Order: sequence, then C-alpha cells, then structure tokens
Amino acid sequence: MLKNTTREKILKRCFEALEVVGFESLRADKEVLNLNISKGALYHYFPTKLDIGYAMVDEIIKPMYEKKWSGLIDRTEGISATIYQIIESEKQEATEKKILRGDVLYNLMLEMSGVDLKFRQKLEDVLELQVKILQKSLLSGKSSNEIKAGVDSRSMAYLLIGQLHGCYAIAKTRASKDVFVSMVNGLQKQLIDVLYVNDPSRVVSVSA
Amino acid sequence: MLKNTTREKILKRCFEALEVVGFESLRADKEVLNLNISKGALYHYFPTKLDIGYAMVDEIIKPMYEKKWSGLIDRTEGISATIYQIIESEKQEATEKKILRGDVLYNLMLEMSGVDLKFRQKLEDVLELQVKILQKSLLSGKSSNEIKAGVDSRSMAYLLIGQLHGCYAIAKTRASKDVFVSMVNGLQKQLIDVLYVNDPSRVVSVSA
DNA sequence: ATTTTTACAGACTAGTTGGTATATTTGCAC
DNA sequence: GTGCAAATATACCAACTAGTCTGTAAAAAT
Repeated sequence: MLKNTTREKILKRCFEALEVVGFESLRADKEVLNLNISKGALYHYFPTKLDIGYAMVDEIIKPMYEKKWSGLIDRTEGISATIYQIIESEKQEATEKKILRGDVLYNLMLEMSGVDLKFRQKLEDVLELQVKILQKSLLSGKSSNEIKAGVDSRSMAYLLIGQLHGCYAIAKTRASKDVFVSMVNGLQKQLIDVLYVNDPSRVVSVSA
Repeated sequence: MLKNTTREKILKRCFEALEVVGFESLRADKEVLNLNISKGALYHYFPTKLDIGYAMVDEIIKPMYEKKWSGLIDRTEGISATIYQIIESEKQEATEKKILRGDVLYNLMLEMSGVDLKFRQKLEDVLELQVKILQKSLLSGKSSNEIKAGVDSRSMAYLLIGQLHGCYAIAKTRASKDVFVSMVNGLQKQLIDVLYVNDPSRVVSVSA
C-alpha cells in the first residue's frame, strides 16, 4: 500500500504523530528530522503543513475507515451479524493507550472542522464514505426483512457512527478502557432492540 | 451569578472566545485587551493560561451543565418525559452557528483530556456530575416501573450523554443543523424503544 | 501617618512556529 | 561526460506565543 519513498515516509511518520498529538500540535519538521529527512525535503513534497494534513486524510485515514466497514460490502454472514462483529472488534482492539488517544478521525473532526474548510470537506468525505456503506447495508437488510421496517437507513447510519464516536469521547475523558467497553456493550444491546427483526440470540452468539 | 469584577470580566470574555476557538487557540491577553484590561491584570488574577482554563471549567462550564439536567432533580413530570424534554430543548436551541462550534464541553474533552491531567480531571467532574443526575433518575424510574427493568442505570447514563456528544460531533463535520436534528430525532426514537415501559405516545405528546 | 498589600499597566523576552532562500547533490537523458 | 531538473540540506526569518519585569496608584492594615 504505502511505498517507501521519502514522501511516503514523511506521511507515515507524521500520521503516527498525528494520532498522538493531533494536527495543530504536530511538528512535521521535527518528526521527519528523526528520520534523517530535512526540512528542505519536507517542504519539497508538501508546500504547507495543511497539505500534509490533506494527504494524511486522503491517503491514510480514508482507506483505514473504508477497510473498517469493508466487511459489509463483501460479507459472508447476515447484515446484523456483520455490523455486530465490526462493533465487537472495536471493543476487542481497544487498549488503555488507544482509549486515551481516542479515535483519529473523531479527534480530527472536532479539531479541524471549524479551522479549515478543505480539511472539513475531506473529513466529511471519510464520514460520508462510512455512512453510505452502512446506509446501503441497512436498506438491503430491510428489504430482506432482516432489519425492522421502521428504521430510517440514513439517520440510523449517522446515529450509529455518532454513537461509536460518543463512546470514544467519553472514555477518553474518563481515561478508562472499561468505560469504553461497557458503553459499547450498551450500544450493542440497544442495536439489537432497535435494528433486528429476529431473535437477537442468533446475533449475540456470534460474539461469544 | 457572575459578578462584574475584573476577574469575572476576564473569565466571561475568555469563555466566549473559548466557545469559538477552543483552548489552545485562545489568546487570553488579546481577548481581555479588547475590554481594556491589561496583560498585567490578567496575569495578576491567573498565574498561567491553564489556570484560566481551570477556572472556566469550574465556574462557568460546570454550573452550565448542572443546570442543563436540573429538571431531573426538581421535576414536575415523569422521568421519561423530563429526559425527553431536555433532549428536545437541545434540538430547539440548535442554530447553524452553534452546530459549527459544537458543544463546548465535548470540544474541550477531546482537546484537553490528553494534554493536561488536571484539566482532564475537571472535565471528568463535569461529566460525572451529569452522569450521576441521570443515573439516579433512571434508577428511581426503574423502581417506580416507569423505566424498563433491564436497563443498567449507569451504563445507560453514560451512553445517553455519549450519544448526544456523537450528534454534536457528526453535525459539526457535516456542518448541518439538519443532520443534528435528524440524529437527535433518531436518538429520541431509540430512547423510547430502550427505556420506556409504557406506551411511548404519552411521552411523544409532550413534544408535540 | 506610615507601611504594606493588592490591583493594575505595559514594555520586554526567550522560545517556538510555519515557512523561505539559497546552496548543493543526485539521477538521468542525451 | 555534459546539461538539467528533481531532490535534499541548512541557515535564516518574521510573526507569534505564554509569560516576566519593573513600576505605580490606590486600598487596607497597623
């Protein structure tokens, strides 16, 4: 995926720092200096710091979140079960450290949406990408009677992603993985109530 | 509540700026200069910028969010109806401008939780204050059979606040009050499914 | 009345920021 | 090998940052 050119090395390193400190606190020149890449090289590939940000969103973050929901595109199980599993792995992959950092995309959304229009649009792209995958799945789930008819696919897609975001945000301030896990558990329970037509035990068994 | 001393004037003005630009981008000295308050006065009352932040959380933000849920403490209607109403007024008070800014507390949580420990703890206080009010209400709602027995009060309190947060975050990036409103609508629908024992029409009529 | 403390004023500073200018090296077409 | 553009190095810069320093005027305490 990512080549090992100077440009890609810069992007990768900056992204690692971005995950920890956010965009405004990112010192791109100092980061790449640790890779023995000079400021000259940095500004050769990226005219401004914002351009580094744009590239990180387009080339690293967007594919990341596309992959996260990819199970819904080429899926082997039911829609409900697949959504449940994606959320489940969110829980599984959580560590105290990751919880303290929060979710890169969500962090960026709050940090940069009000600062730079182009940045906001690129983040909106990533958001919309996820919403569309979910929306489409929910819609087809409704027509196959796997998901309750009363559910509005688009609102529900937004809400679901927003809820996940909420779990990250609260857990970050509580500085507790446990809080994250128990919130995601609550979310999963709610989803069963709200989304699924059939007996939820079929779905729950997936995670057991 | 807020007196009109120099100290309070500083705090009020800085808070207004905080709502718009966040903490790191806040230039306290320039803000108070617009009030004809000098840098000397500023640093007389607050030894560091962080101290301004602490004071804003303790003296402005905390009371703000306490007031938000105060309807649950001295309530005149049922618990379900009161919660529904509080969320409803969140929707009513939303404007395009407010949505672009997002919620001050949530913004601060994501911005400062990872930056300064004391800041995180103070934000955690505000969060916990809200959770405790909600938790207590849900608990008493269960014993009066107004709320489903299966609901875990504490998790549900966290989840509810997190969900509200999610609405703000997504709507901010979508830069759309409509997205906010439709997400909160979805949230209200979910709450009826998840929380309430009785026919929800009683509750829905409250908003109509 | 005198001392001491509080409340300010505003010039100044050390350090950092994102970014530039200019020089040098590298790779490659010819 | 020569020419030339892309790639990289490094010294530099203006703007800005949070915070300090020195000084003063008015309260408050003695």
